[in-house]
Amino acid sequence: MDNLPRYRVIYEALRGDIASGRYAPGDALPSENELCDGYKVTRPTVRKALDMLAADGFIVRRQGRKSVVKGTPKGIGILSLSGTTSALGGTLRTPVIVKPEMRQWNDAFGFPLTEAERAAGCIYFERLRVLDGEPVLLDITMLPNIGIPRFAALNMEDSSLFDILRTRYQITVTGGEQQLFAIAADRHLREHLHVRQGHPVLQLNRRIETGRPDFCIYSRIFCVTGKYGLSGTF
Amino acid sequence: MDNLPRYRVIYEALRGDIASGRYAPGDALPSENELCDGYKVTRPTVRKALDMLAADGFIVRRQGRKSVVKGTPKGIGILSLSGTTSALGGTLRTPVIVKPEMRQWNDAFGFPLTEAERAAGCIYFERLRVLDGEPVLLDITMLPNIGIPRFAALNMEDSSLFDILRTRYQITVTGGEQQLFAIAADRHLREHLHVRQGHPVLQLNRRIETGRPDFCIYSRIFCVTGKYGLSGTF
DNA sequence: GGTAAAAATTTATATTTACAAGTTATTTAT
DNA sequence: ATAAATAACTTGTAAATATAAATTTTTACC
Repeated sequence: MDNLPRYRVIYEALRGDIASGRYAPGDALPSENELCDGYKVTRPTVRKALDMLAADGFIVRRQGRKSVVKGTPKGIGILSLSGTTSALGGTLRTPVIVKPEMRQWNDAFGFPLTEAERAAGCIYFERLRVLDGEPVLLDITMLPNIGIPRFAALNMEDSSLFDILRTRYQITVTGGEQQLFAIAADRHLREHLHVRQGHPVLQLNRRIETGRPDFCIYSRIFCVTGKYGLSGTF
Repeated sequence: MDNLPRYRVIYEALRGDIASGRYAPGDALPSENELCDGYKVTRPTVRKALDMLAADGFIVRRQGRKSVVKGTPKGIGILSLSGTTSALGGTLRTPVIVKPEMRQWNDAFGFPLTEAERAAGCIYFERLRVLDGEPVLLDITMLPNIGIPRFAALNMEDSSLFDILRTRYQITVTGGEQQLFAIAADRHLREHLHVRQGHPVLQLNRRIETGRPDFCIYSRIFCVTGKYGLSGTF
């Protein structure tokens, strides 16, 4: 667990410091040389960690200045790579409708599966996001049952799937593919999302690639975008 | 124009080779050492270029193997960072509804403007995307009038805005922020996109950050996602 | 011919060093 | 006191080098 590359250790540490508020939006991070001293590494190593933070949208870099922590955008943070359940005003609950369970792969939202993924079987679960008492988002997730022991036993209520995968299993998102649709709500969606029939609903299908070969996350999201848009950084 | 960093030169060259088909999807790129020899640079420089290509989703890297060119996904490539007008089956026309013109900033789709951007004034244009004779996408773009001489005179019919900015003005996309909505078509959209009133339409607002300070691209897209979803890589 | 071990190749990580270029703080001259 | 010049600091680029880890190719053996 501790044989992580040094730049990953630094990345996680700084990311944690930003998430915890130790470095607030607008704050400057220590200079690269100060970070080098602190973590006992050289500049290229520190810079790699900062590259990742910048790619994830946590910091802004500009030559001559120190790196500055970015403010997170308003909205329902789903589209961003880093998978931050970004801050919005009200209270957010995430009830689990279908608990994580083993299944046969049926269809991965139209995305092709590799042989290894199909052989491994599928872990399936559904969650709802309720914002200030109003259901805004229905989330169906499928992922292959490879190298994630005891995953099904984990509590998915509060924590982000991506945080769990990254910190517990060293699985990081490297990229992916997504398709967006604006559809009219059918009976099933009406039931969960409390909208009239025919109401415009956003549908997002995603195949999310990870650093681990043959390990993709397949996700379908339905979202009501009345008050808040589905937002994110990229 | 040619004082580009070496890794950017290599990135552009390889990207061009992929775009032109010299390296087809599934093909392996030359090894890092071979690229070093070819471009007379050292491995960190070549690796930086490959890092960028991988981040843009053009190649897949795996330790021990050579980098392999990815296949570009089907659909209307709009969401992706790299901004490729990716291949789809039919014919795609991009008629310009409102030619690039100078304007005062009114509202940047809800995104806040910096003082420098507001002072510079706004270049505004609207384009339609017509796929096999059917209008599927209405595209409103606004960008600050700073350091892009003769931009308004350029032909936006065929080429991608991002390709123009990158190759002509060395403006690269570094990230951004986006909000998605599913809305019901109003009269204005009905007119351009040929849909019934109330038909679900996708709305995408984006603030696209570039490597140049105080230069963001503001874009609003309306899309009919009946046949094709709005798709992209990330 | 097939298999397993060994070698070669290739990417990943990390250090060290150097200089360039942009920003900020300080000093100096007016 | 203000403004310009200078210095100090910070990030960007790039080389040279070394070792580790994963993959592919070759070799040796049966």
